[in-house]
Amino acid sequence: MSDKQNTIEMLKKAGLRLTKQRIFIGDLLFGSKHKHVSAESLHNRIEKLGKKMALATVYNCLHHFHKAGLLKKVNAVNDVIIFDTNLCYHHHFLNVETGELTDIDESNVSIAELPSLPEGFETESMELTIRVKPQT
Amino acid sequence: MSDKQNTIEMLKKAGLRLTKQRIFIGDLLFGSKHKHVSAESLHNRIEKLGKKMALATVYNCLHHFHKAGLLKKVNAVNDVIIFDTNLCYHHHFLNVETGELTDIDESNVSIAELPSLPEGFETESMELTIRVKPQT
DNA sequence: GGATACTTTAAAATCATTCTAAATAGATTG
DNA sequence: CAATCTATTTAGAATGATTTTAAAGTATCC
Ligand SMILES: [Mn+2]
Ligand SMILES: [Mn+2]
Ligand SMILES: [Zn+2]
Ligand SMILES: [Zn+2]
Repeated sequence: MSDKQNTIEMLKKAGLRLTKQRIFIGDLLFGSKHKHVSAESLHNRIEKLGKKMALATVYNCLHHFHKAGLLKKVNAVNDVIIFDTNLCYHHHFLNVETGELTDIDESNVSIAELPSLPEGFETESMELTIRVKPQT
Repeated sequence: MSDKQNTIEMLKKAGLRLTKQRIFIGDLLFGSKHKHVSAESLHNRIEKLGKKMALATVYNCLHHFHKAGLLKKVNAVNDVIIFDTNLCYHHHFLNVETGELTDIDESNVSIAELPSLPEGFETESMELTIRVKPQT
């Protein structure tokens, strides 16, 4: 089963229409390694591969994939929305020089969430960001 | 010693010039309670108090206060930079409906930071954000 | 008070993102 | 397969937060 077949299955299961653009982006994103992409970074990659695609389409696609549960949204970094193909609960190192994110496995973080919110609230998600920089 | 005197001392110690605008904003921010403000929210508050001040001045002021160590920057929320008068290491609840931040004391969170970064990196800061929403 | 450097300001510019509206293409049905 | 319906793509305009520009104003120091 080719990568393209995998993507097509994934999009079908998610109830998304199969368009050339979605299949192409799906193939780029849902390979073996987890990825962190912004619309702009993904659009650059697409153009380097010789494909022409409107930036708005990349935004549309990322948002559709997110709504369908195929991508997670990460805390914005430098005013830029980052989408994460790693759907498991996990945290991030953030290289403050480059903006690059690296996954931290959940097992390496323990949180004693003691202070309960005002009555009537529930936790939607949690994310720890460890900002790192080259040693001085 | 009035609030205004406190602010003036604080600005002097920080090596910042004493301008009407900085003193006014300092008085608003460095009271008894810790605050989380954006440039826009602070500017609104200033206008409601009947003062006229350019939004760019509020931005300038917040950035100067931050560079001088009088304010912390919080992970952007909804594409908006938030400045925090609570300088201690701490974490936040984020009300996803309103964007409101609430402090979590450090003692309520424990982090086992096991995975060491690639050689030559050091931690600059860490921040845990717990997104919360009204119970369904 | 006068020289100097820094600050404030209105307005324009920037940048990520979203919206608009028209053209296109996927899905469905007969 | 064709007709139809609806979702998607696209270029370009619009938006909204923030930054920049450049000119006028102000703080600080002598
Ligand atoms: Mn953030
Ligand atoms: Mn923005
Ligand atoms: Zn990740
Ligand atoms: Zn805080």
